Amino acid sequence: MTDTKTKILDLAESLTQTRGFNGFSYIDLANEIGIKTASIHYHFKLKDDLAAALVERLREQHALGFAAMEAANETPEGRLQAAIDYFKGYLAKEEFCMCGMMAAELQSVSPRVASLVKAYFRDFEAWLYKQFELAGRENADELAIGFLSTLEGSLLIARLTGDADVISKALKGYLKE
Amino acid sequence: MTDTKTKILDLAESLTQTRGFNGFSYIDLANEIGIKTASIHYHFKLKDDLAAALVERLREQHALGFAAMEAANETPEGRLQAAIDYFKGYLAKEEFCMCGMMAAELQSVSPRVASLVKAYFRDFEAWLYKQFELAGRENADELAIGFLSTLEGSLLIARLTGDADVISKALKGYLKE
DNA sequence: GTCTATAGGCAGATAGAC
DNA sequence: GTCTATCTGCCTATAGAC
Repeated sequence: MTDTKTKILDLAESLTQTRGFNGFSYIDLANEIGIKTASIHYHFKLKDDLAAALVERLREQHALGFAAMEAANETPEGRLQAAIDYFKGYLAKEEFCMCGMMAAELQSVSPRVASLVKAYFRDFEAWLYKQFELAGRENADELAIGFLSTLEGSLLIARLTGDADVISKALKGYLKE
Repeated sequence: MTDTKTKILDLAESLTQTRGFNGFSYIDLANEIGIKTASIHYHFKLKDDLAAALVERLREQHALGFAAMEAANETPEGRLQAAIDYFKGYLAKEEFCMCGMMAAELQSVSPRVASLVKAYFRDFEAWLYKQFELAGRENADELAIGFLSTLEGSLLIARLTGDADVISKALKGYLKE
């Protein structure tokens, strides 16, 4: 049995990915989980606290996920492909990247949350840089920025029609030299 | 003197690009323009009507813009660079692409608006395809999808820190064969 | 930790006067 | 076209009982 706090985070994350952080309310969470809004305020006093907790949790999950990808895939190319597959998992649920969503809504989130979103992308880019460097590719920094941008952008476009090939096609050039 | 309807559209477009379509209200528009919310309802009965008008107007402006880019730039490469510069103009105002924003918030807009957003991206991709084809590049479809995805994604990432080099670096590979 | 009850404000939207 | 006035509902958030 997952506890209430986790249920709230899971549902809020999914709703942020589909509708945006401004696209759902505590009532949406409460009704779906089967509790009252006051109970959600007990766990996250302000909605901004919920936003911060969401980004911090995802950042921690990614840190673990990066390590797991390195354990499961012997080559940098295999790890990059694993990252692509991870994003295709979002598409299958018609979800965007949660931090990409918050990056889009940047001016409507608090400075504290904006700062956490920036940290998320710094981590992600650093990990990508490491993979391109391990792969012996020149201009690893440009490749990391390009890969990250294309990953986010192609998920955004792919979700319009649900076509996963958009992601594959957009990122094709990064997987073979 | 620009008329009220145009002022509403201009401001709503800018607010959508910074905060998202769910991140502002008729009060925000009314206060800034110096009218009352009832007057905005006269021009756009429902907020959804405003969303539809915003996307339709941008699509028309792009159709004109594409033609203008072809007139002003002799080579396809020059036109692609003009498209990049256009997006860097958004960055300078800390704005995201309006249709990119609505694509992110996809599940919170009406089917009618979602359909218009899809049309916007179809047009954009078709124009990019044409440029890559004119440039004699192989796999023009993959290049068009990749360029569009990277353009959107790099603007999203660049806006986090305000660094225009992110856009240049991410798209570098598309401008030289 | 969850509830009932409620405050106080803001949202989208409408009716009818000017 | 723009206004005043208003409706209804939803939103975030809090106080206090269980």
